[in-house]
Amino acid sequence: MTATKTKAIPAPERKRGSGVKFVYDLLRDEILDLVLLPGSPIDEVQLAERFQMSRTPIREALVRLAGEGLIDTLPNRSTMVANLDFLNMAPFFDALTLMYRVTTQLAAQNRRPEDLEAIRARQEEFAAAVKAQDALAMIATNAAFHAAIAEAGRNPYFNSLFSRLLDEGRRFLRLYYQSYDDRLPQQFVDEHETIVAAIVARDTALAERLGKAHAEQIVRQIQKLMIGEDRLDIAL
Amino acid sequence: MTATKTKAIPAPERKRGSGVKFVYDLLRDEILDLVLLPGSPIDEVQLAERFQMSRTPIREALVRLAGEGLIDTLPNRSTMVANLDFLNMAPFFDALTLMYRVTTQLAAQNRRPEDLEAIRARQEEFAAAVKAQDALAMIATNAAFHAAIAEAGRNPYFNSLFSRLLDEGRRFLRLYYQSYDDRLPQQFVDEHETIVAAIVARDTALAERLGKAHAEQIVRQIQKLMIGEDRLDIAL
DNA sequence: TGCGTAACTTTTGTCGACAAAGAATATGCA
DNA sequence: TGCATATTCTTTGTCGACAAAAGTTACGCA
Repeated sequence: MTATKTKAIPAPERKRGSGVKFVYDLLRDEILDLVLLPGSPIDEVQLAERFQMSRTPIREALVRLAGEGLIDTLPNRSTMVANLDFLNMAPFFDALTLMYRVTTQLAAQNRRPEDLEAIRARQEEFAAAVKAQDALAMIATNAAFHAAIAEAGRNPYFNSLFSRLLDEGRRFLRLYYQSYDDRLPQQFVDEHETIVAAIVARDTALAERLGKAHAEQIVRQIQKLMIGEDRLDIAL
Repeated sequence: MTATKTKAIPAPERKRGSGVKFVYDLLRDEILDLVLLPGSPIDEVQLAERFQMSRTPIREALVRLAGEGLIDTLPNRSTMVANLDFLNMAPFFDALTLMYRVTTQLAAQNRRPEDLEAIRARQEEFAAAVKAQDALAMIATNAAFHAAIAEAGRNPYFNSLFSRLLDEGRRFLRLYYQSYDDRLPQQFVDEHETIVAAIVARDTALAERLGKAHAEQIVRQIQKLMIGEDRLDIAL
């Protein structure tokens, strides 16, 4: 392949131990934003040159990414960005829906004042992204909004699974949204508001129901995109 | 500290790439069986000598273990076996119970003939451990039994979280059971049988209820052990 | 021309060595 | 003797180099 023109080099001198985190964060973002497409080969040497460091810290970042399932490693052979499994999405939807329900309910139960601030801030960012018709920002801020809710639920086990699912979801959505111009985004903003209200009111039952409904809404939307229901609809 | 007398060296010659897996598996088992106690320091150099390899593969194994939360790493400082958090067990119990319910239900829904074989084999191993009064074997085979059920549910997202929870549970139980001589083990064997029956019958609702009851049973048991309800009970 | 084999290339896995970052220890001064 | 500072020691983080695997190309023979 020809030389890939990626971002510039970070810094000629960096602190001891910052290299791994830097590479890990950046690579993770590039994978989730589909800058690195699923199936793309990942070359350690190339990354080492790009970041001006040896292969050792690069390797550690890759091991961590592999641990989260974001990259796949063929022993003694190439390593590449993990593929999205379109064939069985049902388990993904099941898990996503359940985590939406659980985290929203727990947030209504365990929230503290500072959580509400964080949640509201994320919601405003999401609303701003909708207003600006910025599909990428919508995807990212929506995930951040729900992650903030999960954080308020204070269950690290659920949170780690939910984060992983939201990441995977970011990749799916990013794959489909070129532009985002239907009426759904505003509906999401409204649904978010009702969810926040339920959390503020400590109404766990309502929060759970709203979380479920919101999840199902999103699942339906993704399924519609995958089936391609919005395609060609001309009179013959 | 004095020289730790651990297991012997594996092999003078090993295949390329087998080193990491070997160290990872063995260290993982030692952590889960509390051969390495929570808080124990982990010395890379010492491990390198013990396994007759350089620090590089040792380090990779440690990074993976850290990714699963089994060890904690202080930057530029020591790395040690992760501590068990006794202060907030509630999130752990919440997550464990939910995963018991979900995986058992999904198993009743998605099981295949080969799954039933595996589940029954694990159940027999558990029953044998109970009969032999082997507490360690009980803990391990019980976890394997439920992992097999989860496997039959075919949801990799739930499975990975559940595995992590079962691992954590292994450490908790291992910490308390010196001997296991009350009537509970036989009750667990019986409950397992009813769960298997529900899965065979594809009765998802029943499977979910039984999974929940079983989980609550286990949670109560752990809580009792932690509170120390079984202690000193003499007439004064 | 087709196919099996050998040499080459590419990429990963492992190694030994060195430097940085703290912690522990020693030193100097009041 | 008590405390601040300097020194040593231990352990981690990073590096460059080499060797093993597996793919790829080149070659020879039928």
